Amino acid sequence: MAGKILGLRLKAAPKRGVDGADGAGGRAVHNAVILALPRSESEALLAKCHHAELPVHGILNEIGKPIADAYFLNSGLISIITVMSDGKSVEVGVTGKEGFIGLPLVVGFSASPTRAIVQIAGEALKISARDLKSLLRTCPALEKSLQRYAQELAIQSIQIAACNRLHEVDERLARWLLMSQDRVGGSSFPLTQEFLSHMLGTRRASVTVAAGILQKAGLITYTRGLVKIENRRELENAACECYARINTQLERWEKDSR
Amino acid sequence: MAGKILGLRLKAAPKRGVDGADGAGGRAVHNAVILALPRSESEALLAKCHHAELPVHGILNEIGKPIADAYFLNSGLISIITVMSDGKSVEVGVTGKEGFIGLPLVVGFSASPTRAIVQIAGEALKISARDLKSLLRTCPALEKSLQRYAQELAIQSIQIAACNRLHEVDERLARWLLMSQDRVGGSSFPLTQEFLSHMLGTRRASVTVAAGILQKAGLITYTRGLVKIENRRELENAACECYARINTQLERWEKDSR
DNA sequence: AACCCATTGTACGCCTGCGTACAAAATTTG
DNA sequence: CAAATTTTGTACGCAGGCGTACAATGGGTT
Repeated sequence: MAGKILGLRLKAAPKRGVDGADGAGGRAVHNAVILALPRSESEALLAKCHHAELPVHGILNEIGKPIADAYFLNSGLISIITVMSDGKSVEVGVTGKEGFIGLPLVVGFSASPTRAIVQIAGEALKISARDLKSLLRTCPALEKSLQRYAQELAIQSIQIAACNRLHEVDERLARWLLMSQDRVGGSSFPLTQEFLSHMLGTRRASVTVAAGILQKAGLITYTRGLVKIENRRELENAACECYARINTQLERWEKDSR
Repeated sequence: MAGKILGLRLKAAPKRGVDGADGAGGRAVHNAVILALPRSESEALLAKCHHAELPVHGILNEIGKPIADAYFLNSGLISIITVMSDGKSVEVGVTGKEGFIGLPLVVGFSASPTRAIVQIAGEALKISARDLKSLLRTCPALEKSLQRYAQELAIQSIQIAACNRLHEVDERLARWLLMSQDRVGGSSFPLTQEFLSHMLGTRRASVTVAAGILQKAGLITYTRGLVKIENRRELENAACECYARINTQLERWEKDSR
């Protein structure tokens, strides 16, 4: 498993610069955490946020490094992965516009235990660790909903832990694609097999084979960095039960808290 | 992988009955969570707790079932596992006297997403879900330290997720033994290979082989349900890096919060 | 057009672990 | 003590995946 690509620093972002220092004012907010906040808290939060572009393969948190900024995603897809000392890696959680990157800060970690890496480019509201921490003291709803999101990710990682051990590559690939589609929307998204192999903790060649299985079955098409989901229903059948389980558990929780 | 054994209901406990209805008064408390509470909260908590024996292979929480009681462990070892529909299972977290069983209650789940099963018999302070929930409203220190423990387990399960995917049986076995020794103390503990296989998510025969490797190297001895750790230092070398990583992360966190 | 390079497809030998089965050893039970 | 049961050791063929290497394909670049 090649480690070099994962070692990339942030690529320079598109035209406008890596992250606008223009504040968050006036831009549309799609992040679910922020949208669910009471007006007073979301205003206080947005006042401290800056717009940030998230370029593909950019690293938002690095293992063992202090967390400088947290991100409320508006779009794109971020993978939370662990990397071993020999360079092997595997995904333990995934976040889209429903979520937040920087949870360690919320629970009192100053260094990140995992790497957060951009799988699909997007855009986020960025806030400094300092500002976030001070806001948490005065925004109970924000604190609560971030704590809640931390639990949501924990449920994910628990199920993924089991999945990684007990299921095969093609089933895991199907699960991964479904979870990603749920987060980014749309039926196709950019994604190379090389990077998928780092998420699934397997060889790139194994991803090719697994993707081939799904393609022959007519569930997806895969051409040069662009996956397209052709038959979502059947893809759900091809995935292991872990996909449905994660969703069921989250729904059940949703009900519990109403 | 035989599923039947994991389907056991609670075995009848020793002479005195499954759990004393005698309250917690007068018994020694070894649970770290309780010991760290301010006097006022620990008294309020203990008033609601009952002593409970935890018989080997007893199930404290079952997947998808409502959680009736929570447990502050005084001794023994509890595995948190997920079980797939075909009966295959794997451990995603482990708790000893440093911890607590019933976290889903704390974060607002009424049903358990995982199974909590007694690996090594022990003893605990048991509290009903109802009592716990009402106590949480009046005991901020308790709430905080349970939230913290939830994060500790999350760190565990994240690392285990990666470990399950990337490391081999003998390395994982060594890690498991070390983590268990850290929690129960002593150099030997009762544990059949059959049950270990459910924890490691592998065949019983694979455990035998892996245990054989560690035995030949003089790191452990293994006789009919009793493992003995003979050379702790070398066992740490035989384990994958995940063991050290979990500890390092928790220590780092410890520092952060001081 | 010709080239480069990222991406995908495929092949090879090999090893780990699977599913299964059965024998050996130690412990419990009658 | 003998029998039954639990636990461990071991064997077999097989499948999935590993590490590696190389060819084929398609887009972008000059």
